[in-house]
Amino acid sequence: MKIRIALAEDKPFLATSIQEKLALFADDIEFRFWANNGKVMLEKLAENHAIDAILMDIEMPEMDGIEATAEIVAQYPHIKIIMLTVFDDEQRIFNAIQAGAMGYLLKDEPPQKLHESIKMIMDGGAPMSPTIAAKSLKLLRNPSRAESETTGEDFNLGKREIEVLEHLSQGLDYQKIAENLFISPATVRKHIENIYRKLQVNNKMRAVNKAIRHNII
Amino acid sequence: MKIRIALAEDKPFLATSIQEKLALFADDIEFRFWANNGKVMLEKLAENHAIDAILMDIEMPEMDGIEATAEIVAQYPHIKIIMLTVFDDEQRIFNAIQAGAMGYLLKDEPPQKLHESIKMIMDGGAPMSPTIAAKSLKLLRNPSRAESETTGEDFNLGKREIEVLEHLSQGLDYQKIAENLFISPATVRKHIENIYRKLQVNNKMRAVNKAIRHNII
DNA sequence: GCAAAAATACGGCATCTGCCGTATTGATCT
DNA sequence: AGATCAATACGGCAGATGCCGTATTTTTGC
Repeated sequence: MKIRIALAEDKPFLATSIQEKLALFADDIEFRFWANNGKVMLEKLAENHAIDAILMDIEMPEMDGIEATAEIVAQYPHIKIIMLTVFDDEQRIFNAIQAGAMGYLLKDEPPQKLHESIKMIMDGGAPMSPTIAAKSLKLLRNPSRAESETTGEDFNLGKREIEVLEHLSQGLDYQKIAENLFISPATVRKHIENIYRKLQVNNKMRAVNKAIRHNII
Repeated sequence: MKIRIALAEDKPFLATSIQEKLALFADDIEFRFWANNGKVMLEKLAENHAIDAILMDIEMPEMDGIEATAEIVAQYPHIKIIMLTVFDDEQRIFNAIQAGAMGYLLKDEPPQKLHESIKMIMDGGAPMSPTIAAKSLKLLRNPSRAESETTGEDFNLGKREIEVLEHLSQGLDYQKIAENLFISPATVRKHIENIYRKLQVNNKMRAVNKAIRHNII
């Protein structure tokens, strides 16, 4: 039996592009219909809910993908939903998961990945782009962050500075951090000075707190 | 630069099998060493922590993969850890994630998947077998299930000690904490000494981390 | 009421941390 | 080719922290 797919996506160009990707796997996948927002999707499902999975854009007019997902899961729990998005912020991921989406892909996934993901979700799995999987683990480690509004400021911290912050957050002293990163303790201290200036704090605890609140670490 | 991998696995047969899988990708991957339990892994890391990622079995004698992961993350936050297991129960997944593992694979993954997963984790992603990804989403939806095995211990901290911890977590120095609690800085220091002894840590950051993980603050 | 526990307080010392200045190297971007 | 930035590294100094001992007062539990 082929997997019956519907698509919710407001931008016609992207909708077409996704349909073309799916058409490459016509042996497995049967594309059923397309809706240009969540409301239309619900209307179409009311006529015909013989659908196995929905690819759902998050950003849509009228009714966005998260609201639509919550409603579809409530009305048609047998339908699996894969969110598609260009954004991967934690708040959105968390909301989508809460709403009941079982997969979360970035829009630029190659056709092969899309195909794998659809088979995976029908098999009870949870397809996620790697960066999204990492963020959902982060949420699972610290559920309190799911509530807080994340500002997303990045403070222009360098790659090395972020590594130092991660080590700081584990309570390591400068000597240990230096050993782990294979640099001199003097350099660690300099990195930390720079971090303090950029984050506008003056000790380790505050630097780590601020970094956590702003999703830097 | 090749990715330097270490392996913790108690069954010699499986350890050999995994090394053979890794050897297929010698262009990317440099296998460094193997430890037959978590304790040995920590000893080997103490000698040589120039390792990028560790493949960690969960079930091992002496020290299991979850304890070892928690300790490695505390001491060497730069090392990425992928858990390997035959079991996929939610409690184990949750504990591994809490401990700081960034990937979670079933042991029968084909060589190609293992290779992809290692590259993925070094790229900041979170490789997970599909069924495991699905279970972690389930955990994220139902925070109630997410009962870490480490919660509940109260360490016999006094009311005042907990107040001091809360102030510590805000990055205040001893002088400010003393002013806020209307006591002498000397007393704040003594409280902190007692906190360190009870939590078995030796600095502010670790005390606060442990207090947060155990729901004390 | 009495013993135990918690909270309060001080002094000393070695080490760690925060903050300042300076400097070199390699990468990146015109 | 020159400018800019990130990462590396050193030295000095004042103040903060971690760790030890000791001691008194207050609260709590029986």
